[in-house]
Amino acid sequence: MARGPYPKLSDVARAAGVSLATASRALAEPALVRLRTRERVRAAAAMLGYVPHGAARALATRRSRTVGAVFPPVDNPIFAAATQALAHELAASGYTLLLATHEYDPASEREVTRTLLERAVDGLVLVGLDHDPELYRMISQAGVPYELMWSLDPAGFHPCVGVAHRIASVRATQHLLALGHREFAVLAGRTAHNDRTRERLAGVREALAARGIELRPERVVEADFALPAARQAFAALLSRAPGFTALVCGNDVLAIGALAECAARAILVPEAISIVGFDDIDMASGVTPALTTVRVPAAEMGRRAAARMLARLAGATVVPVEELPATLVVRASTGPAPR
Amino acid sequence: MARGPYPKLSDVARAAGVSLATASRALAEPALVRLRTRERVRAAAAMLGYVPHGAARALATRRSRTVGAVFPPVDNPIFAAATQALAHELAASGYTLLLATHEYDPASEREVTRTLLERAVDGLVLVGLDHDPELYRMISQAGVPYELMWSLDPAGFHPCVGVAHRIASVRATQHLLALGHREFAVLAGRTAHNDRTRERLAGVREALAARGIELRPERVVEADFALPAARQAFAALLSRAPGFTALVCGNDVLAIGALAECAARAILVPEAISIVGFDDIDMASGVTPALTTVRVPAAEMGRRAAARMLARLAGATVVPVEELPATLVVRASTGPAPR
DNA sequence: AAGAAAAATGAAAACGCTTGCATAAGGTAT
DNA sequence: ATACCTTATGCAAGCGTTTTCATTTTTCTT
Repeated sequence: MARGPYPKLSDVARAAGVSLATASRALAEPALVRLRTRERVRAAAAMLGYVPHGAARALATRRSRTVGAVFPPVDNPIFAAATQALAHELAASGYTLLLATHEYDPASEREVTRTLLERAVDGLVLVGLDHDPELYRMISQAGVPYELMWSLDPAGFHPCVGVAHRIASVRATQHLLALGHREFAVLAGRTAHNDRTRERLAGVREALAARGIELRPERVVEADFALPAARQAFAALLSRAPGFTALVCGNDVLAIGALAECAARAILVPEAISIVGFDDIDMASGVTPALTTVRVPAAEMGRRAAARMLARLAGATVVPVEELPATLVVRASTGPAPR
Repeated sequence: MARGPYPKLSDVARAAGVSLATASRALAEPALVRLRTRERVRAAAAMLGYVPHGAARALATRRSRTVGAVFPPVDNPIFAAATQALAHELAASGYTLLLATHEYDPASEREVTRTLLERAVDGLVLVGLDHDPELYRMISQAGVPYELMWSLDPAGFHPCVGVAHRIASVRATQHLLALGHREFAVLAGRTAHNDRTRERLAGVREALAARGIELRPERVVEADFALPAARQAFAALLSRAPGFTALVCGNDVLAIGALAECAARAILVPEAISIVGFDDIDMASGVTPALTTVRVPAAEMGRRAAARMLARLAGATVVPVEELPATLVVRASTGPAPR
């Protein structure tokens, strides 16, 4: 067929007997070309198996039809759900997701973000508020629109869609208080570079303080996001400062870890200890006892972030801060405090 | 600063007092330019906050430093793990992941793959063997190298890294046979367009057949990949053809769903029914009873696929078919058959 | 210190597409 | 038919890099 390995638009044009410009328009802006010509071009393109070259198009139009996302590890189910929704929603509008991940580490987050910017993404989606100032600088200098997921910017400066972690955490704690619990422990996620975990922890403190209850420092422990780490951290809590009847966890994986450790030690949940998680991942309802938790609509957040980004790329304006509900889901892992 | 909104290489060159060509080389091929000049260019680039334009580079070099991945929904933990590993590994070599997902649907898989090809990915990673012939045609016509994950091509035609699902499934079934089970049921994943689920199911049949045991059709049910669907399907199995003592599940999520349903119905596992899963997702060890399952090294597969792709992009050749071990992990959800 | 070889630089041509502007072709009203 | 609009098409100039090739500068030999 064509000399070169892959047909380009000029090959299509030649085959259809039209100019390059017309071929381009026939495919991209069909309304501008007469039906007959359009069909000829289409036929030629189909025959040659023409695939437009995105880079060339991006260069000419200055749009890559690509959105970048910078996520913490996406093997975390909540981020997986958001990623899935994001990719799916973007694809529906002809956009593709460029995915970059980092291990909660500002330096590598900066690095991968820079790479994304070099890939000429049309927009950028980030998780949370906590980012290196240098990262924000890079983004704004590149003039790329961005959206923050998960958190809500109290200043209303960053466009974002998220939930009110602190308030939700307060409510979860109040649920336990209402059940009569007075001795609390917290199995928190890592709070470094993570405003969500900090806010959740702060919420517990706030709710307890409002009732004049102190959260003893040795009753708070941070753990990595993984089952074994969670079990271990919970075990540490148990041996270091036993006697608590309520455990608030920074997320469901930590909570399920605690649950597993309880099962291993024959500690009854919720009879001896009540446990609440955060996120409401799929598994939260699958474990025994089913987990009381705060439902964070991760997939919906992904969809909304995509929709907001697409709207903005289309020139629309969106409300700067979009709050999604985070509701307490009471299941079987919480019960009245033992006396 | 610069007139135009964003500095380009020519701005950097001007600021550094060198030609465009030299500026390009100073940044991309430092060895080719004298130290002094190189530093001047670097300084100019830093000062202007220059960010190379990937599309332009891709156009000129005919490489986008981008790898596409076409995945079933990545909120499935096993795909999430693979995606994470893939993205991470690619990033380490300066490549970025373009992620596209589909809902086990050949048409949309074709569609998103085409989009990926239009984005000029340097390579493509797919899951499984079952793909529309048209899809294979598109890829080969585009001349893009690809890797298949999860499955092993028996013909050795497609480059792939995966596990032997059927054999692993045979082993899992033999484990149950060895425990004295004779009445089997299977809670399978959807087998349409999915060679993995088919192979796993075939493995059960094969192992049973070898012992002269028949798997009654009403003891086999397919379910979508989700907890509620799994519970429902298991419930159907229970009411339609009760009396089985061993349940083989197409994956861990289905198994955990069955476990949850058992808990709800006070069916003892493994005393009344033994259950085995497949995949060994994180949660498999977190549920009670901990799940006996077949460990599929999803993250490792992601890493290997990335490594293989990178190697090939660098001009190396790799073995066409790379098998990863899938080992049976015996935990607490399987036990001797009741008499 | 001269000449040759090596190293560093620059000019300009791609890369494959879009798009503003000018022109040609149809179509309508007179 | 003529003049006048539309509507379709084509020409050619970008878009921001890389890279070949020729040229200049530096370094090395003797």
